[in-house]
Amino acid sequence: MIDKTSPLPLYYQIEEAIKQKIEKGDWEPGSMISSEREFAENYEVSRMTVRQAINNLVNDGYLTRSKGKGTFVSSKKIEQKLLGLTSFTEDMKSRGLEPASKLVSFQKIQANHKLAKSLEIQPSEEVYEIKRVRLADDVPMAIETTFVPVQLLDLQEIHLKKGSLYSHVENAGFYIDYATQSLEASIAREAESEILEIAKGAPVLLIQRQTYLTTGKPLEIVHSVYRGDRYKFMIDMKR
Amino acid sequence: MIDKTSPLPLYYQIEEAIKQKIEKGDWEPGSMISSEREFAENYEVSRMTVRQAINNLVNDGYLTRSKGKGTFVSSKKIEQKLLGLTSFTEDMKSRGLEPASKLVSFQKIQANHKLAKSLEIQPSEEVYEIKRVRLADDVPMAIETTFVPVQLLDLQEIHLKKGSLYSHVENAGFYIDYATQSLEASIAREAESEILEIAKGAPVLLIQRQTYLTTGKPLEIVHSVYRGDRYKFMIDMKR
DNA sequence: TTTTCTGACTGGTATAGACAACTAGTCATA
DNA sequence: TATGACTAGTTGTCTATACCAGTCAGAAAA
Repeated sequence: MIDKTSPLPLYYQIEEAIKQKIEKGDWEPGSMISSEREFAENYEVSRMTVRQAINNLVNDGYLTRSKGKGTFVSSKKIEQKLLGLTSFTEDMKSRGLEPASKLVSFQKIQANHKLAKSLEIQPSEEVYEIKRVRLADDVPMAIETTFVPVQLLDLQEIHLKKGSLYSHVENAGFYIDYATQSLEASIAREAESEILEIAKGAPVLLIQRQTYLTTGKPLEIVHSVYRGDRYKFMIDMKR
Repeated sequence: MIDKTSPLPLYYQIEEAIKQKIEKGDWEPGSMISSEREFAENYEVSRMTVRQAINNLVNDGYLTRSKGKGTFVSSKKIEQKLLGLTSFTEDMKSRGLEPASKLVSFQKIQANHKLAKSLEIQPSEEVYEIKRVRLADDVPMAIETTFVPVQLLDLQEIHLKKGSLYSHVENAGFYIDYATQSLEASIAREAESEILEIAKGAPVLLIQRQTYLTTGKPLEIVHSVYRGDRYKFMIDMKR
């Protein structure tokens, strides 16, 4: 329970107790937890102390509050960190290079299990798979594969050859909320080395980006393979 | 000032007022703001209401508190991983790994031309060169080399073995303003492959970071070599 | 002169209570 | 059957107060 003689603050003990319940899965996502007054009574502390505990958990994304209704277990921890989201085109322009793009293939495919899970759709649902080679000053710079759920937008090939997916999406009334990106070093496989005009086994930078709409649904997954000898990924961080 | 008849909560009005002062630059990074009790008196609200305002700003990274000292305008969204500029330690912890660090060497060297230019010092000036191996769960994860101008801080070895450079710098009255970071894929050279316990020619991720102080002067250059098979660089971006 | 202590500051924790704003159900009435 | 008033419950805001725990400078003691 709770130890009033402990040097640990009461709100912290309560916070940890609740967090544990959530992480152990005792409380289902979406379910309502006890009201602040109930907690206060059970733990024999004031309501403000309970609020401090819950506040921290809300800030950490474990709980969400709803005035007049209650406090609920969040469905998943959401990240809310900020940064600029640049496209390949903008990226290259800012380096003084002339960006270009060559469409390799464009097709509807059936999502496999992993892809479906990432895009939060059913495995049976269809997704567009768009493969492109990205060029800078006519030199192949990256291979980019984009996956977008068909249900989300009825894309037509023409839209994707020219113009950005993002502006197209915004015209359709959807808005990008945030994205997560991961980078890792790897080595070029044969197919990739051919397209990128580098040696097999040469270093490449794998970048995977997942973009979310304000609706909370994933918009796209982009998997890119950049050649390591010519491409540097730059981040500027201002306060 | 503050409108007690406004439908907007008092704490929110105070929050915005403080935030504006910071964003307009009226209050310098690192400077102390009024104490909670002073705010309470000036705005004629209770201290708890002021605390609620300040709490939010602390959460958003605008302010930092220090018990017994005061509340300060922060300059370092950086350390709060707002911008993907987390320290190795935080980075690993957030992945559920146990971070450790092994000091390889610590010495004063004379800056070569390139280094001097990057750090904006004279080529004759001395810099600390700190080499470390970074471990996660006892597995070598990266080799990290840090360069700091000697003139900037009179560091002692003991300070760098434990504790972060950043907190040490801030204690000395310097504040981090922004940073630039670049990432690229490469392949392990012999010396690196040995330390990282990977094959020569295996993919590695080179990360170079340059940190600037509010004075405009560079604080440090950090050059890291991460093993590509175990390390993914993660970024979260909003908008 | 040097060391120790004290007191006045700071933020941190916690209480008890009040009222507002909102939600959802109940119940009487048109 | 609908509609609106009421009610009990929720979180949101705010107050006034109290004491704790660091920090730091200056007074007092060595």
